Amino acid sequence: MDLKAIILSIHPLQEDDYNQFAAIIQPRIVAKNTRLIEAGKVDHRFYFIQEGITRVYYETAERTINLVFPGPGETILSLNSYSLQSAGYEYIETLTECLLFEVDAIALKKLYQTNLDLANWGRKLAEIEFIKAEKRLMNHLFKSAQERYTELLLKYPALIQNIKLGHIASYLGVSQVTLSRIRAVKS
Amino acid sequence: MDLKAIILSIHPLQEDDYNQFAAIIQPRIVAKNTRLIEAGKVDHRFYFIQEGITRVYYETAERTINLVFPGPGETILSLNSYSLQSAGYEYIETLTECLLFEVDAIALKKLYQTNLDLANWGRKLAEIEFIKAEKRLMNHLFKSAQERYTELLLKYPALIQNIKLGHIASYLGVSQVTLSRIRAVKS
DNA sequence: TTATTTTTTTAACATATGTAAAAAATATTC
DNA sequence: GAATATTTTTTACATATGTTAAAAAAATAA
Repeated sequence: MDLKAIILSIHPLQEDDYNQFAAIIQPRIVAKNTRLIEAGKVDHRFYFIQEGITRVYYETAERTINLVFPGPGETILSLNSYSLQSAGYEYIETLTECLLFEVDAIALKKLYQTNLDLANWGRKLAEIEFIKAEKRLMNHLFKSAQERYTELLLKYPALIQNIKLGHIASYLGVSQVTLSRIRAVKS
Repeated sequence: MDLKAIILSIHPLQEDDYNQFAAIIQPRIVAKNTRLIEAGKVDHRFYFIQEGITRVYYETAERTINLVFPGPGETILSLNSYSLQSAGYEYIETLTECLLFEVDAIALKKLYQTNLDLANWGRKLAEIEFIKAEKRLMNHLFKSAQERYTELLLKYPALIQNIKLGHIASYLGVSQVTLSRIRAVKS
């Protein structure tokens, strides 16, 4: 999935509009375990993932919680930074080496002010991300850790090879001990 | 908080743009316990609340979960309906008599296609709602039922007078028995 | 006021999950 | 390949929360 396909999958754009957009985007190769977004800081960039797996997580004094593991074709952005230019809540880091497209959010916002199609693209992006957030919330509310584990394996069979079980336990919202118990039953 | 204040609080608009928007909005008085949005259905309306309290909830075979209790100044919309024109997940109903402003989402989408300021308003709306959804999720992930109960009382002291404890327990994600135990300790 | 219904609290018990610590398995380094 | 470090599983125990049912309290109706 190349840059154009990712962008147009969110909302169709005219050739000219796409080119304006592409002009403020840079490809980047990022090593494993690199932090892309830092909680408590304002960041003027966001990313599209071409290749690789990342994790979005929150951190408190007591514990850290993995929220989601975005992969190819998905968008990485801290909405607080992006929309409000205020400090974000989440950390985002790579779990594998990643090929990313880095978007200059400030330049994009300028485009929103003059370009109708891009303004609607931006609207669509926020709506899609909202729907994803809603789905995540519903997953948490309705599904047991067991179900969510099974679904995770189905969606990212590679994930379990690459990352520590503690990460997955944190995503499921249970202790690692409980995750081990879940896995013991399954086999 | 009148209609104009609510709309402009999301994103500033020129007088002319605001008037175009206001033309597709109708005030409505809605009785207590009226269902506004139905899960599984596509709805082409959404609402701003001038007065009153509502609840947004999900329902499964096993149980129902209250997600949030929007009140004055807040927006009621099912993102799936609004953005994707697909069936929504949530039910929304009034808990008290409400004064609402009903927006014709189809007409609004047409405006988005031609009016740059409104397109940016729509972008801002989605971004704000996203941030709210993220906060709700974080509340669920980080805070205990106890804390969330205390905060709820602080934010909506009236709520507890008006609605059944079962609703609040469902919002907190605990059984009503547990909520009773929480309340017993507090006093 | 009394009676009836609804809502909330309490009690008793079962169970799932967390914590802490040790054992086992796996991966890494020299 | 042996030694070390890391990760995962298992065990033992404590505790919080759910379920079911009964009691108490509050609200509504007669």
